[in-house]
Amino acid sequence: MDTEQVRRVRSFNRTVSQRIGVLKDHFLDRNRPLGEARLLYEIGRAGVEVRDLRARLELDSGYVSRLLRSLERQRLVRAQAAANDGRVRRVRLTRAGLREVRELDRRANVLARSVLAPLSVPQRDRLITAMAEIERLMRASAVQISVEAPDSADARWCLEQYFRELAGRFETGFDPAKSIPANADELTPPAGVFVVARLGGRPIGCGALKLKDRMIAEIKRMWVAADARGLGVGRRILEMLETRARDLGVSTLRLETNRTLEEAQALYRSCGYVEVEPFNDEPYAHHWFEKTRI
Amino acid sequence: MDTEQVRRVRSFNRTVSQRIGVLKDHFLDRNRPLGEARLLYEIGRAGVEVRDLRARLELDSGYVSRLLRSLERQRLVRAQAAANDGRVRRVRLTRAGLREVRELDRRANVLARSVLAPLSVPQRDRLITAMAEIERLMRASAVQISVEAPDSADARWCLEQYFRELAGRFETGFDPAKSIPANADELTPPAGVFVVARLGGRPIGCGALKLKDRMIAEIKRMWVAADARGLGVGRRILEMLETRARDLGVSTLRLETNRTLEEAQALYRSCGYVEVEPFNDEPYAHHWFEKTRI
DNA sequence: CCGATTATCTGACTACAGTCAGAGAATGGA
DNA sequence: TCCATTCTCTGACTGTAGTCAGATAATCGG
Repeated sequence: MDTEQVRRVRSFNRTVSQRIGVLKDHFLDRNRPLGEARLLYEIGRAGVEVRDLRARLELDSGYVSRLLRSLERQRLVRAQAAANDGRVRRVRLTRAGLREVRELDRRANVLARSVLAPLSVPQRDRLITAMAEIERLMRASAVQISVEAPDSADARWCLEQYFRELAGRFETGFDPAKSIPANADELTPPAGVFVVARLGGRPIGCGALKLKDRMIAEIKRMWVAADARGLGVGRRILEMLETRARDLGVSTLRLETNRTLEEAQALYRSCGYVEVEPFNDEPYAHHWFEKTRI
Repeated sequence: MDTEQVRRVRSFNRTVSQRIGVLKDHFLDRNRPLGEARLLYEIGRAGVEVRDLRARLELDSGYVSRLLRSLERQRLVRAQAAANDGRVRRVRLTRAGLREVRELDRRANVLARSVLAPLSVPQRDRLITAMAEIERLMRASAVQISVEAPDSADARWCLEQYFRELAGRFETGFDPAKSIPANADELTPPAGVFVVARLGGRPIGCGALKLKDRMIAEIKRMWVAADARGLGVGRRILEMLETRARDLGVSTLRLETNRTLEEAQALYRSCGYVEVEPFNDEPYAHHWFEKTRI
């Protein structure tokens, strides 16, 4: 990674946080502590339970309690016990609180507009395009991939989504019972590996390795959530699995796939997998791939 | 300005400040107050006078004093009276202070690297390109243009740069005495208008309007600093002058320019100015432009 | 029904980031 | 020379953003 790129990222961080910071000080909060404003925003028009508030903002319970007391004194929120559980308290915005949130919203808009206003129309278009690109790539960069037990809650959730996706996309539907199995044991070390990709703690993809013998392993369960595609997550999962395979001394990777999964095939090809004769009788497969000397 | 663009800017601000913020907390300061770290950074290897430090960071003198005392106690900086003025104190980093600054630097690099690391090579390139674009456009958006007296310090500095530039670019050099004059009176309301463009307080461009009669005015002294070109500053100065002219009831704008100032001519043409027969005998001019119905 | 757990609240505390009012020493200009 | 100004420092203060240790009440599980 070249130092010029590192320099650019640092410069970007500096410029952007400074510029946003300056504008924020100018337009936003003013004479409301940031903590209170954040709470107001998070409460929203529907109201929330205090414990949710705490969890979402990751704040100390005592601190939240005090902030809510302050907001209550200002008549911006009202708290009452939840209907079904007497320990839980629900807070909701009063009419004045709603007004306050709208005002904060308005100011955030003014702030955003003040960035756009001095620019010409084509400059604005370019700015928006670049901002969208940065957001996408920052999301991509925030994706974390880790080895995990295939029967963990998140892993099972991913597999469920995966099967659902296959059922929706295969022309014939998909029944796991008819497919070659890959159960939890087979995807757990030393028999195999299961990895989960996460974005902001939420699982968004998975993949697995199933060792066939000491030299050959199969790639299984490759899945990326629809709203996380185009971020290179699939490629990173595949690379992670290849690294693991290499560590295990495996030299050949194989996989089979259905003809409707075209983007997957494109990924495999671009990662150096070549189509080979069928090496198993998976009923849902149309294409078999192999990569040697990984 | 469409609301979708406003939404995008807000989303960008949120994503970026959150992502940078999280990383910052993770890598940087840790157990050094931000204020002290900023000071250390600003002192740099050469050392500075305390009053400069105060001015640059815009901090209260008492506050800076206390921060410096704290840094001295930690043996990171040393202060001593300036050689020429006994009131002024100079601070410089000790060896340990220098080490600390280098450590902060290293961590900022790690932070930047952690953004790049998970990305593929083409993704990195796209990120860097988009970051450069955002920085440029944010700089463009931070440019402020204001009407000002043509004999203010900044205005005179701009004019000096302007003349220097002309002298360097014209094939014949440039002697203001031989050119048609536009002195301070003529560029001050009600006879004319002078505007200065600034970026972060620093003047980076200027332009003027000189009224000829009630219907006609001339554009003069259009200049943009070399390091601020390509940000659309020239266009904004021109638009500002046109707005002023309109307010004064002027309907025709004229200007003359030298053949070597090609980018200026392109600007004038793209803003609706058309080339006309010479309307004066400016010795340095090769092209005369006019815009009617402004 | 009892003991553990959960959700909230209160009180006491800390660190950070400043602001404000003056004091004291050095300097510069009339 | 003297008076105003500049520069730095100290003391006293504020507001924000938390943290931590319990106390209390409601609920859950056996």
